[in-house]
Amino acid sequence: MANGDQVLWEAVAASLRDDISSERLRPGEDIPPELDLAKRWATSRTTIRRAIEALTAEGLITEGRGRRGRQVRDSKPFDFYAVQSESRARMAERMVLGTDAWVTEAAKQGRQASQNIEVTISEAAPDVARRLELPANGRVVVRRRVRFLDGEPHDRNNTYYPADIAEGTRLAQPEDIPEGGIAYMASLGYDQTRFTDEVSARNPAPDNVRELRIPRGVPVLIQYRTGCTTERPVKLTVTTWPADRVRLVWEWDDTDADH
Amino acid sequence: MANGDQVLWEAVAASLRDDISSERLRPGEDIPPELDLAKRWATSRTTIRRAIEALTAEGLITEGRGRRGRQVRDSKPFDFYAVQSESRARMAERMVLGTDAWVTEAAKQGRQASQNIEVTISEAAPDVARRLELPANGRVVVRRRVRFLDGEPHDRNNTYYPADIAEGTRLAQPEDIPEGGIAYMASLGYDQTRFTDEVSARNPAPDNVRELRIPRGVPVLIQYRTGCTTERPVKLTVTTWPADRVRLVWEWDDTDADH
DNA sequence: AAGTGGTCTAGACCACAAT
DNA sequence: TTGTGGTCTAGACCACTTT
Repeated sequence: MANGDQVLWEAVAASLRDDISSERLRPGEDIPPELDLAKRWATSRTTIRRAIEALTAEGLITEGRGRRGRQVRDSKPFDFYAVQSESRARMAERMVLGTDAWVTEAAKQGRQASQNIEVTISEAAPDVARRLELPANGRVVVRRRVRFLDGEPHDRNNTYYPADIAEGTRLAQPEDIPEGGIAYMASLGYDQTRFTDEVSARNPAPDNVRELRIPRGVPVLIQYRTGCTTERPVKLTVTTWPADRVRLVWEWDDTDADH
Repeated sequence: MANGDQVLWEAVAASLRDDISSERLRPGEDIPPELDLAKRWATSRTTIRRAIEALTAEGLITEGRGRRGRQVRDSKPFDFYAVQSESRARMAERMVLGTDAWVTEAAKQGRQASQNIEVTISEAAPDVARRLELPANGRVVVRRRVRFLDGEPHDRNNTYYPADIAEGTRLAQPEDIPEGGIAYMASLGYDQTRFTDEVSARNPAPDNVRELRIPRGVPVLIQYRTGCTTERPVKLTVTTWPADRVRLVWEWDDTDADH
């Protein structure tokens, strides 16, 4: 298994990785203590830790504090499908139900959802200004939410509206918009018909780690969704999900239209 | 900036992170040598390295070998848009041009593309079998590609076809399919009209690191695209991109149809 | 040749969680 | 109380890249 030109910590990591993938170490089972591994490999604890940190970064094993130690991470299948394709049928459904879009989707998957909303007015950061086609230092209404599933933090969801559109409307109030932002904006005369999703990933900054309780080695998925009328972009939603608790899903039919 | 309860390496990391975000250290600029930082913080090189590794994992700074040292990573805007929505107009365009879909899209963005194709027939892994709705151990034709942009590895792209569909066709031959897989399959009588994209992210396994030359701290984006006729799933494409060289983009109009 | 980061050692002390 | 991982030290040698 170990190549000749592999450094020691890589060889240790490869060996443990092999134990895990072959299920000699099963999900939930304890990783041997660092000092045991150091003895077995006739090396220092530092080298063992280097290997273990690599496996943690790959998401294969948990962090371990106190006497509990580390375990093979239970690679539960992703537990939430964030369906991204927004259809008029879905929107209509929500308007009847009168609940927030996020809560509706969670309920459909048998999960209990909640969220904190905080509304501010501020200058648009460069990435926001560019997507909303605002001048530098243009003002935006920001709805900042941390969303929870079954009491656990799940994602951060910030929505930005150009101030000239949102100021003085319910978008600038820190209350839920039961019919959904899209329907409400349509009632204000801004009918979003064109959407762009941009998705990227990176390892999280410490702020994200704290706020969303992200384990070491778990990257975040970031989505920028821009909603446009036929005239201009009117809404930008930036969502940050820890990658261990979500899978993003888009579905579409190509039978009748170009996309 | 530094909290009282922050451990030392976190304080060092926070300080450097602040230097970078405030552009006291600009993209491309050198990070001070580890021994300089150790002296400045009156700590050991090991602690400095711990901080620097954290920033590397966040994708903020490069790895550095030899006398060159480390630099602030040039966070050039992502250099490739993976246009995900396949329109009939685009397909038609490709059939005229007679080039592979990947090569066409890259050329449009001013990049030079190439790829290696390797075709095998094998048993479907569980994740493949589930999405293609095949029985366990069902057989699939696999087209495995590593795709390159301007000579650099860009992504891995594996396409799986149920063997009963693909065996004996050009899909099982290791040649390009200039008109694109979708058009060719349509000519075989499999008209894909429904698509599902699932996107997730994780930190890469060592295989990915080697094959795609992924720098430390860069996660991978993984897309499962399932193509279905009105009857059944007929194609699964699994693409793995290092997250530092791609942004996935979906665009759609909601004027005329449900998606 | 010189200076950088990459690997590694053999210790130390502490915080935490299970027993 | 005990064993675990988390942090940290003060060195060492090597590989690599630029000068």
